[in-house]
Amino acid sequence: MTFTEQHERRIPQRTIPRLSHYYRALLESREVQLISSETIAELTGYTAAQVRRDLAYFGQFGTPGRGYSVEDLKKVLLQILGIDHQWNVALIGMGNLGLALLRYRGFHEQGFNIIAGFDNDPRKVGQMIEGVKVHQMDELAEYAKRDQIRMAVVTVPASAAQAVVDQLVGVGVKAILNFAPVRLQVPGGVKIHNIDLAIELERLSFLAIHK
Amino acid sequence: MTFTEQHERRIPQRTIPRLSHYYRALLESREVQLISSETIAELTGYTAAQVRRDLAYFGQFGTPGRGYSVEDLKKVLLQILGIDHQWNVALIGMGNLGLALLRYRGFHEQGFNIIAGFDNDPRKVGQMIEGVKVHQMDELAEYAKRDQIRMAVVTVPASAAQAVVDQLVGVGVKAILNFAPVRLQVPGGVKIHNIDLAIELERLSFLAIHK
DNA sequence: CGTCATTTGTGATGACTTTCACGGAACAAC
DNA sequence: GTTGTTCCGTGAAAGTCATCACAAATGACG
Ligand SMILES: NC(=O)c1ccc[n+]([C@@H]2O[C@H](COP(=O)([O-])OP(=O)(O)OC[C@H]3O[C@@H](n4cnc5c(N)ncnc54)[C@H](O)[C@@H]3O)[C@@H](O)[C@H]2O)c1
Ligand SMILES: NC(=O)c1ccc[n+]([C@@H]2O[C@H](COP(=O)([O-])OP(=O)(O)OC[C@H]3O[C@@H](n4cnc5c(N)ncnc54)[C@H](O)[C@@H]3O)[C@@H](O)[C@H]2O)c1
Repeated sequence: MTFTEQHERRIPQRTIPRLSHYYRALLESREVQLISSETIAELTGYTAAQVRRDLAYFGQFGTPGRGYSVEDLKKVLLQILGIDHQWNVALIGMGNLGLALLRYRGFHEQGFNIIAGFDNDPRKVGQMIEGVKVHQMDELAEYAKRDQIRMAVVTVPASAAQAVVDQLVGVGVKAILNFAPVRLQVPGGVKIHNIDLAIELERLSFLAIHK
Repeated sequence: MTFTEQHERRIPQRTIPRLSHYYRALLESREVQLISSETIAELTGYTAAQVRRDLAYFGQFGTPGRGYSVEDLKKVLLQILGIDHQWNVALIGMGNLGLALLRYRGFHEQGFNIIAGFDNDPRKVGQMIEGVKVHQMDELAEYAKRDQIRMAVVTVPASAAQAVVDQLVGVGVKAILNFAPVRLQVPGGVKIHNIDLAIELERLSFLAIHK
């Protein structure tokens, strides 16, 4: 069973992180060969109807009366999420956050292979961290081409983020995860996703006060 | 003008991070005294109607024909978001990510005052980082009480996260930002918000492939 | 083969969220 | 005081998303 790009309907935004959670649940259930939407729901905290609906957006992967094949569904989810092959990722900005991300082992296991760090501070260039070398910014183009880098993580100060993103776009990067608290412009075809930790704290503060 | 808790309607989830963005926009517009929903919309990338609707959930803060007072609206947003007073925050798990968060200056400026770090690794206990001391876990109760800690950030391995959260709940923490990729149980009244960076990368991967 | 228990995929419904569009409030100008 | 302009607050409409509930598919069993 494979997922063939269909895209009849639009996919709700919140479906996508749910798919990631479903995938995690499958990884934890190695014993069984078949799993029901009800079981996936229990493991993830969603509802069975939600699970079935989310999966049905992409095709028919289950067997009525039986459930979903764990092995098949894992493969399908990897394909849908685009992590059935490794992404080569560049990390720009080797400061506090950049170093923490680089030192984290988890990403590689999940298909995200940080293959190079970049920084414009000469003191940081040349370092080896977890087997990854830190380069100066003007080597970006060379590496992007050689290693087919199409995803990048941006952990530079807000004031530098737009310039960095422009450089990334210029060397063909198509997907950017940005941690700088600033709204960035990218041309169509390039996807950017922002994580703003201060805003997440504020969201938590709101929840704690009001609900 | 002040925001007095009304809570007639339910607030859409996505309103809250938008309020944070509106607040940021106001910080950047020091010159003007009045600002229109249209201008806030331009600065933040939302629509004017969305801005007005979001603010109207909490009261009437604008003047027809004029706009919103920047000063007043800033105060109102601070109140709504619960960051008009400092939150004392504990950080549990002084590893890669915990250290990066501790070294970041931005949080303090935005009302989140990380006043103590905690770790169960004796080698990390006793360190001073950015003026914040790292304590052993059994000192948590003492500090939580003395410094009225009601918010915590959890950056321990997934396997330890539930135990840590249980301890935090036990000492009266009401709001938890969790970075461990695991679903955590908390009693009612305690708010937990999860940030799962691997899932954010997967979301980006999906976007880059499909849209 | 027929019956039964199970569980998917989906039309229908309802809930939630955003957008539209306008009445009316506010003020400037004359 | 009247007119004109601006722009908020909100009812109504449109759009999006989650849940309900069931027909149909599957296999176990006798
Ligand atoms: N550290 C955190 O916990 C944290 C939390 C929330 C948000 N952020 C955001 O993440 C970003 C990074 O934070 P940080 O604490 O790691 O900052 P940092 O100052 O420690 O690191 C930034 C790095 O980017 C490099 N840099 C600056 N300009 C550059 C350029 N033009 N090209 C390449 N490299 C450049 C610097 O040399 C430095 O190494 C910031 O935007 C910050 O607002 C960080
Ligand atoms: N570092 C990253 O970039 C990154 C990215 C994504 C997710 N995460 C998640 O964030 C968490 C932390 O990641 P990290 O890379 O900083 O890990 P790390 O191993 O560097 O740090 C974890 C710290 O927690 C401490 N710890 C362990 N058990 C504890 C307990 N019971 N009580 C108190 N302290 C305890 C350890 O001593 C260590 O200092 C993990 O759950 C990880 O999956 C991290």
